[in-house]
Amino acid sequence: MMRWEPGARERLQAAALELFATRGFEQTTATDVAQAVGLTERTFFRHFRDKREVLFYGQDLFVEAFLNGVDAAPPDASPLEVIASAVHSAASFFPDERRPYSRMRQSVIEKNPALQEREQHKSAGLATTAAEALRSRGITEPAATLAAESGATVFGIAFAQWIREGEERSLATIAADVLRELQHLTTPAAASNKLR
Amino acid sequence: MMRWEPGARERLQAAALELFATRGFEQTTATDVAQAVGLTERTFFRHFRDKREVLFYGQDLFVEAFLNGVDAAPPDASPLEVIASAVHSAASFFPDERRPYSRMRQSVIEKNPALQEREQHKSAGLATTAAEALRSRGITEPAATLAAESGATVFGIAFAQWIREGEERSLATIAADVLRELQHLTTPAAASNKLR
DNA sequence: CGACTGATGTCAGCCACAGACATCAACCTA
DNA sequence: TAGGTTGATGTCTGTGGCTGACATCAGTCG
Repeated sequence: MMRWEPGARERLQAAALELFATRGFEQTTATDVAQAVGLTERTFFRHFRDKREVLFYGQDLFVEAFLNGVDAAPPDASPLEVIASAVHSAASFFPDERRPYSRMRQSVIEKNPALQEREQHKSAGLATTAAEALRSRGITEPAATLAAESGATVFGIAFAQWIREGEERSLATIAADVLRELQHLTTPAAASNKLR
Repeated sequence: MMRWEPGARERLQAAALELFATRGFEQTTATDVAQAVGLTERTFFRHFRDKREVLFYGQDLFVEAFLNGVDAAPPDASPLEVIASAVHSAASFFPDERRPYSRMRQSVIEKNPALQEREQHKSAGLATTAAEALRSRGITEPAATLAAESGATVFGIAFAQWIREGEERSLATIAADVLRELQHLTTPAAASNKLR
């Protein structure tokens, strides 16, 4: 007989999402979450650096997928082609089954500025490490940071669309469309009918 | 004879920057900052939503400058031209005299993740309002968000370079260079010597 | 002259979070 | 198999961020 149930971290994450969704983030104390799964506040903070982190723990896998996409690009690929590969790889980390969960999670985050800060911080961290990966491929600054940041932006826009009620396309499909828009952004004259 | 000295907010901001720079952000309590200028902790929190905000209060003017740049662009400008105008306008908000102050402030922020989160949140907020301004100019999604986010990124990269030790060029000059790099990003084939 | 306003102080309290130490089942080792 | 070790947890206690309620008092205005 074990002294404690296994999977404490996962149980805490599930309980936290549910409580945050019903009562709201600020109206839920860390003690509430811990007690909901038969643990104490102290144990909660042993698993998560702070109260917000319970919603973000585990993103390393997503970042890893993004970086794998960077490495998967052919060695002579342009910066934009590399981030295309990275965005595509990252997108496959969110299969359609995850959509309902992602929607719920995002609706919690949207309602709280403190959680938005954490999310933006994670996104910025992704861009930073992606820029480093691009640099190690020989891409120089500021192109590396520019490309990495654009990749994070493209993914963010695509993800927001993927989450939208009624959207049925896969994340990878949407992301590819957004990427195309980015390419058009800097070359609008060729697609436009007016000349300057 | 007045009961209290005027300019409480500004005095708090100055004292906070100094204390954060010497002792560190976490090692400085809100009470420390308040007492340094002869006020109480309660008064500190009446002027600033939270302890971090003392370093960010007043950015509205910067955001305003950015948006003025958006409005200043000719009505038939492309999204990229609009953000070029915005970035240029925002850059003029940081004349060279402000460089030492900005360096000090940024070195404090760099050393603390919580402060970085707040900074990224502000940057994201800027991109969001800029995207709205672009939309009201008739630019559709996702181009509006893409362009706004790119503008924020360009400014961020330029600002980081402007702050660097030894850098002498003006922020506007650097920003213009970074913007050029962004344009090259999505059209590398034309500038490169290899064809694909 | 008295009501009013606005920035501040005082007091009390909640909660996020952390250090120090105890507990106890599972495991390991002689 | 006795006894030490490990690792996740609980208990206790304290600090600091932040807030609501109320008091104070200089200057202002009617």
